[in-house]
Amino acid sequence: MLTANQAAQQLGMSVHTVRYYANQGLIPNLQRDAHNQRQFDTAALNWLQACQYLRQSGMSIHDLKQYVALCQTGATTLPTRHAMLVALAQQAQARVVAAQQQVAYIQQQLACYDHDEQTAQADILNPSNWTTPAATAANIDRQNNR
Amino acid sequence: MLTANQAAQQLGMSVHTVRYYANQGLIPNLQRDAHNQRQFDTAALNWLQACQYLRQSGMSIHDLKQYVALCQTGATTLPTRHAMLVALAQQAQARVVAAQQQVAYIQQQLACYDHDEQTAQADILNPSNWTTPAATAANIDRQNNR
DNA sequence: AGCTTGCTTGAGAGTAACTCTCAAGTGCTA
DNA sequence: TAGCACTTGAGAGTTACTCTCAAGCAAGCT
Repeated sequence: MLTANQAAQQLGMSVHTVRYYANQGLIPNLQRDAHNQRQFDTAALNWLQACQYLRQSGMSIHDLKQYVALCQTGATTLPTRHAMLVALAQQAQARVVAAQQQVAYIQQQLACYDHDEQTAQADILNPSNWTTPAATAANIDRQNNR
Repeated sequence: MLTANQAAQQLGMSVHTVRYYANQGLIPNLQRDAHNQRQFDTAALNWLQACQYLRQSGMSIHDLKQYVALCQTGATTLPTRHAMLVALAQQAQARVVAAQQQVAYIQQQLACYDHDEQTAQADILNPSNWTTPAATAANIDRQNNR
C-alpha cells in the first residue's frame, strides 16, 4: 500500500498529477485509509501507470475517462477500446515522423552555420535567411525513400 | 502584401494564432495599412514561418521572444542562438525516441488483443492486464541495438 | 443613399492539463 | 509540547492557444 506521494515517485510523476488523475476518476476503486488518505494498491498503481502512458501517447484526459469507463463496463466494449488504441497508435506514429522532420529542420539551419562560421557575411541563424521547411521535408522524404 | 488571414492560410495556421504571435512581438517590423490592418510582406511571412516551425519543434513562446530579440541585436548573438538551436534539436531528438516508444507500447497491447481475440478469457485491453511500459522500452532497446 | 456581406480589429473569456499555493489536519520524533 | 514532514481539498496561476464579441471599414447590390 502506497501513499499518493510514494506512487508518484515510483512512476516518476508529480504528486499533483497523481491527485489530479485520481480526482478525475481515472483510477477505479481507489481506496482511502481511516484518515482519508489515498491508498495505492497494485491495481491502482497499474491504472495510474496506464494513465501515464496513454497520456504520454497523446490520449486526452477526456478520452482516458471514456476508456476507463469502457473497461469498467466489461468485455463487450473490447472492439471500441481496440479502435481507440489503433487511432492512438496512428497519432503517435505521426508524431514520430513530425519530430524527425523537426530535428532535420533545425539541423539544416545549424549545418549552414557550421559551414559558414568563419566566412559568414550574412546573419545565418536569422529566419529571414533560412531554408524553407518545405525544402527540409523534401530532404527527409529523399532520405526515407533512399 | 498579405492580410493576417491570407498569411495564416498560406502557412496552414489559424488567423488567431497569427494575431497572437504578432501581438507577442514575434514578427519584427510588421507593417499596418491606413486602416490599421496588418500587412505581411515576404520578410514578415518568413518570420511567421520560422515561429511556426520553432514552436512545433518545441521552443516556447518565451524563448522565441528571446530568439527574435537576439536576431535583432545582430551577429554578435550568433553563438547564443546557435546554442539555443542545438538544445532544441536535442529536445526534438528525444521526442522522436519517446514517440517511437509510445507507438511500440500501444502496439504491444494491440498485439495481445489480436492474438487472443478468439480465445480471450481475460479482458485483454484492460490496464490491469497490461504488459509494463518497462518491458516495452526493453523491447525497443533490443530492436535498436540489433 | 441605404443595406448586407465579409473582412478586419482589440479586448477579453474559455480551454486543457497540469502546477502551485494555501490553510487545516495528522503522525512521528526530540 | 514543539517542530517537522506529510496529507487533504479548494482554488489560483500557467502556457499557448482558441473562441466570442462588438465595432470599424470596404465593396457590391438595390
